Amino acid sequence: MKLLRNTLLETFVAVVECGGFSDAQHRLGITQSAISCRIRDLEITLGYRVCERGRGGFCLTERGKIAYEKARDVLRRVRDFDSELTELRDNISGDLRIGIVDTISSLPGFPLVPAMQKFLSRKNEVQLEVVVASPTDLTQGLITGLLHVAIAPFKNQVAELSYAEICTEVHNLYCGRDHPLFSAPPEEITPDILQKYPVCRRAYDPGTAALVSASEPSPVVANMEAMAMLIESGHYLGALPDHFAQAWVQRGAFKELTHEELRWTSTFYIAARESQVQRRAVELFLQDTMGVLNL
Amino acid sequence: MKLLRNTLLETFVAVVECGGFSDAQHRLGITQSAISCRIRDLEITLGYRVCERGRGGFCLTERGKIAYEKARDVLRRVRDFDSELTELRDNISGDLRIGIVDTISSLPGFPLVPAMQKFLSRKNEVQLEVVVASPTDLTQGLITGLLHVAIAPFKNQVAELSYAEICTEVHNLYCGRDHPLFSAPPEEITPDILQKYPVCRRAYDPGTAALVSASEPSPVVANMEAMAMLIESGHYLGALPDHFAQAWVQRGAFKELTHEELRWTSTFYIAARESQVQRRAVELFLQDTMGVLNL
DNA sequence: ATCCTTACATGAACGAAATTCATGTAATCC
DNA sequence: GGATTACATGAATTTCGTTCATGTAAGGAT
Repeated sequence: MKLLRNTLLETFVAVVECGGFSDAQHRLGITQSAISCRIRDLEITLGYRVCERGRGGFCLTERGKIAYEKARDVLRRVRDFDSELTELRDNISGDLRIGIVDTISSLPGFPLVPAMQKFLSRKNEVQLEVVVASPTDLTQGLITGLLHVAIAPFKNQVAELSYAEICTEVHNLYCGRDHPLFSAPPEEITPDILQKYPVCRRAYDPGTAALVSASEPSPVVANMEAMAMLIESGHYLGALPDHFAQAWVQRGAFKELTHEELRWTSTFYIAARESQVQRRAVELFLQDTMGVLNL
Repeated sequence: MKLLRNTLLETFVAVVECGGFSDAQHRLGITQSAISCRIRDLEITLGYRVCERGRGGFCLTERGKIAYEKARDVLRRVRDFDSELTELRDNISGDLRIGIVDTISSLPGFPLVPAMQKFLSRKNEVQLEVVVASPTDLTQGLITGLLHVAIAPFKNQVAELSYAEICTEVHNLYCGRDHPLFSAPPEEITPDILQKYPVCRRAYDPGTAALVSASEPSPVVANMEAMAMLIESGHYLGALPDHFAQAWVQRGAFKELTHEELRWTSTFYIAARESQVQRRAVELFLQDTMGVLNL
C-alpha cells in the first residue's frame, strides 16, 4: 500500500540483494540510471558511502552493512504497519512470518502444514515466510516483531507473549551402531551407567542436562541433523524426538536406550505477541491452527 | 533526515493533534488546501475515512483512532531508524526518550537532572522526552522501543535489557494525623498490630504486600501523590519513600511508624535495551549518568 | 429566514522532483 | 587494444505535490 514511501531504502536493499545496480533494474522495474541517482541521494542524506561498485565488483562498506541490516528491519516493520492499517478496512494482507524449530515436520499430529493449507485456501494476499531457529531466538523474534507466530517447545514463557498448547513430542536417548551400549542388554542400561558416556546436547534443550550429567565436556549442537550425525559416529549418546529417530532405528543405525527415566515429553506451543493479535492475518492463522487440532 | 518520507502520516498526526486542518497549517507550514489533499490521499490509500471534519467540528472515526495510535508509533520508530543511520556518520541526533517512576526528583543522590545537564551541555541536537510510568510499563516501553532508557526500582529484570544500579531509596510505613496509630507509643507498633489496619498499596510495589497483609481489601494506587492523599485521609496506612514523605512529616501531617521490619530499601537501576546501546545518544546518556554518580 | 463566518473541498496553474534517454568513463577480460 | 561490463552524468520529460482562487456546506447572529 505504501504509506511510507521509501524508494531510497528499497532501492538500497534491492541493490544489495541483487549484488549490483544492473540486476536490480528488473526487480525494481526502473532504469539503471534511476538506481544510480537513488543510491547517490541515499549516500548524500546519510553522509557516507554505503557500497563500492563499478567494474571491480559490488561490495558493501562497513557502515553499509549496518545500514542494510537496519533498513531490512525497518522495511519489515513498515510493511507490517501498512498491513495493520489495511486490515482495518476489510481484506487480509501483508506478511505472515512464522518461526519453527527444526525437524518437526515429521512429528505426528503437528498442525503446521494443514494449518497453512487451511489458511492459504482462503482468498487472501498474505506473503508467508517460514524461519527455522531455536526457541530462544524465536521468543526474541516474536518480541521484536521479526516474527508473528512461532511454534516450539517453549520451556520458559514470557509475559508479553500468549501461548497455546498444540501437541507433544516424546524424546528418548539414542546410541549409534558403533557405540558400546548398542549391544548391551536392556537391564544393564541404568542412569548410573550412562554417566560414564559423553552425551551430545541440543543448545536449547535444558532437559538433557538434567537427565544425564556427562563426565566429560559434552558437545553442543544447534540442529538435530547435526545431533544425529554425532550419534551415528558412535562416540556420543544423544536425545532425539522419537519420530525423528525412527528413520535411523529402522535401518539399524540407532538403538533406543529403553528406560523409564530416559523418556520425556516436551510440549509444543504456538506463540504470538499479545499486542499483535490485532493483525487479522495473525489472528486467523492462530484460529486455523487450533481448528486443525480439533478435527 | 527523512529517509522514509511519510508526509501523509505526519499530516494526519498533526491534524489530529491540532484538532483540525486550519490550525495544522502553521504547524506543517503548508496551506489548508495541501492538507486537504493529503488527508484525501491518505483516506484513498487506506480505503476508509479517518476523521469527520467540517463546520460541525473535528473528530476521529473509530478506525481513525487506531490508525492515529499506530501512526504515532511507527513515526517514532522511523525517527529512531533515521537517528541510527545518521549517527553512523558522526553526529548525535534524534530522540532520547527517558522513562521514570513518579516523585523521584526529590530523592537525594538521584542523578537524572545532573545527567541531563551534562548530556545537554554537549553540542548535540537530541530531542529529549521524559515519560512517567510504572516499572512494568517502563519495561514494556523499553522492549517495544517506545523508550530508550528508564530509571526505576526494577524488581524483576528481563534478559533483553541491561541494568546498572544507580542509587537506593528508603521506604517506610506512614500514617496520617487522623489515624488511630498517630498518637500510639512506639512500643505498641508491632507488625501484629498493623495487620488490623488497612494498608494502601502502590500497584507496582510488591514489597508492601509482603510486609503487611491487610485484613480488609486494600486500595491500590498507581501514583504516590494519590497514596499520600489516602494516608492523609486517616483511613489507611501506606508505604512511602522517606524523602517524599518528609514534607508531610515536617508539617505534622504524617507520622513514621518506626519499626525495623517496616523499613526497606529499594534499589534504582538505569535500564536500556541491549541491542539499542548502539544508538550513540543512548550510550552517551548512560555514560553521563554513570559519570555523575562517580563525582 | 437571511447573511456572515468558519472549515473544508476542488480545479487549474505552476513548480519541483524524479525518471528516462542518450552518452560518457573506468576497469576488466580476452 | 578492442570489446564488454558496470556505473555516472546531463538534458529532456514526465510525474507529483503545492499554491491560488474559488466553491460548498453547516452553524450562529440578527
